[in-house]
Amino acid sequence: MKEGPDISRVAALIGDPARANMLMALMNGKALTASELAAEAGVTAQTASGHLGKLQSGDLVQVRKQGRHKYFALANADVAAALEGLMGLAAGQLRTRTGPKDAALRHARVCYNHLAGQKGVQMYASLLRRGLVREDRDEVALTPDGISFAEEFGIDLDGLTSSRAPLCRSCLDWSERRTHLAGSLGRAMLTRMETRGWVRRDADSRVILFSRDGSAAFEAAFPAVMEP
Amino acid sequence: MKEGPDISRVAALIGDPARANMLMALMNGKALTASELAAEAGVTAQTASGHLGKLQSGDLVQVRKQGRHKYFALANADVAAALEGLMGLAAGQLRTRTGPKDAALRHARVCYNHLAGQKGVQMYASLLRRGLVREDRDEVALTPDGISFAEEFGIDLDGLTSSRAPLCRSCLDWSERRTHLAGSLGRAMLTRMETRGWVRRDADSRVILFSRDGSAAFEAAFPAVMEP
DNA sequence: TTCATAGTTCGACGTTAACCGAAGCATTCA
DNA sequence: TGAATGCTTCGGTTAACGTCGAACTATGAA
Repeated sequence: MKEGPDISRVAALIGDPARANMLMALMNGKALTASELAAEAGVTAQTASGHLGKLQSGDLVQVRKQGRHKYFALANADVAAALEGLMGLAAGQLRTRTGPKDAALRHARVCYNHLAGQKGVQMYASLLRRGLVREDRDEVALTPDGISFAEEFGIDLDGLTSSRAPLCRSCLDWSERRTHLAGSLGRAMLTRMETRGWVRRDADSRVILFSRDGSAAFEAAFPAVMEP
Repeated sequence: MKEGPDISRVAALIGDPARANMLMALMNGKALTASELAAEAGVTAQTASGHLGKLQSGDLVQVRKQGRHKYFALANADVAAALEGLMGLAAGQLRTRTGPKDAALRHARVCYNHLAGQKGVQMYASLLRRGLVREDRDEVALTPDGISFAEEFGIDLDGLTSSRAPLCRSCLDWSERRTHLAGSLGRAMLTRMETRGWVRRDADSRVILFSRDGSAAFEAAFPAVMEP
C-alpha cells in the first residue's frame, strides 16, 4: 500500500493557491523577498510568512538572509521541473481563458533561469540538429564542436564546470511539450543573450522580449528545424 | 500575477492522501475498479466515489464502465510523468524509512505500463548506445537498425504505429534520475518480456521480478553501459 | 535615541473538505 | 422474481487549514 515516496505531502504543499502563486513567481529564477512574494500571492505578510515557512521545511524553496530581508528562491532545478510537469497537466485541462500575455509567454519566457517557450525548444532543437549537444541516456552533454561553439558564443565553460550543478540538463516545456536546454549552460546562454542585448526580461512577468537585432541574430545562430 | 496555467488545482487534487494513494496504485498501468481503489486508499466506498469523481473531472484519470464495474486508469502518460516528477521531490526530502520493498522497487518496477528502475534506464541506455533509438529534439525514434531489432524481438511495429499514442517517449525515472523508455514501444517491450517469461509482475506492488533465465537474457540483450 | 521597515508569533474566526452511516439506483446472478 | 454486489447520493459531524488583526522582535536609517 505504501510504496514509493509520499507524494501527497508535496502536492498538498503546492496545492494551495497562495503557495502555488509564490512558486510560480519564483520560476523566473530570481530570488524574491517575503513581502514581494506576499504581494505576488495576494495575501498579507503574516500569512505569507506561514506559507514560506512550510515551503521551506518542505524543501521546495531555499532562503538567504540579507540584512533585514529574506530572499527566497526555488530549492533546486528538480522543483522547477516538477512544477513544469504540473503546468503541463493544468494547461491541458484548462484551455479556457487564453489571456493576452499567454501568446508572449508561449513564445519566449524564462523557466527557472533558462530560456523556455517556442524559442527555447527551437534553440535546443537547433543545437541537437547541428551536433553541438548530444543526449546520451538522459544526460545531455556538449560535443567537442559544441564546446568551441559555446566558447565562441562568449561563455566561460571552465567557470561553469567547476560548479556543482550539472552543466546540461533537459527540461520539458509545458507549452510546447518539447524539451529545452536547462542546467548551468542553459542559464549561461540566457544571461549571455541578455548581455549581448538580444533579449531582455519583462519586469513583472516571465516573458522574454527579443530586440529586433536580437531576433535576427537568434534566428541566424539557432535556425528553426523543420517539423518532421 | 496570473501567468501560465493554474497549478494549484491539479496539485491540490493530488495533494489528498487518499487520492494520491489511488494515483500511485494506478501507476502500474493496470485499470482498477472503484472498490479496489477504495481499499488501496484505505477509505470506504462512498468517499472513494467522491474522490474518483474529482479525479475524473480533473482529467487525471479516465474511466470505462463495464457491467457493474467501473475501471479507472490514469488519463495519459503526462499524468504519470507529472507524478514521477513529484516522486522525485518527495524522495529527495524524505530519505527516511527505506522499506524492504524499496530496493526491489528501485531495481525494476513498472511505471504506468513500461519498465522503470535500474533495469529500465539500463535498457534505454543500451538502446541508445547501440544506435537502436535516437533522441532528436525531445522526440525519441527508432533507427533503421532499431526497427529490425524490435521486429526480431517479437514486436509488431505495424500494429503499434497505427495507434494514436506516440511510439517512443522518454520518461524521467524518480529513483535513478535518468531517462527510460516509455510510449507504446516501451509498453510493448515490457509485455513481450513477460510473454517470453523473462519477467513477471508482483501481484500487489509495482515490483517487476526477473526469472533466472530472464535476467541472463536481459543482460545479453541490453548490456549495461559503463558509467561516464 | 527615535522612527520606519521587514518579518514573525499568537489567537480567533470562518471556510472548506474529508469522512462515514444510511438509503437509493443499477446491474448481475440464481 | 428476489437476492446480492458495485457504486452513488444525501446529511451531518469533525478536523484541518487559510486568513487576518494585533502585538512583538530585529535590522537599518535619521
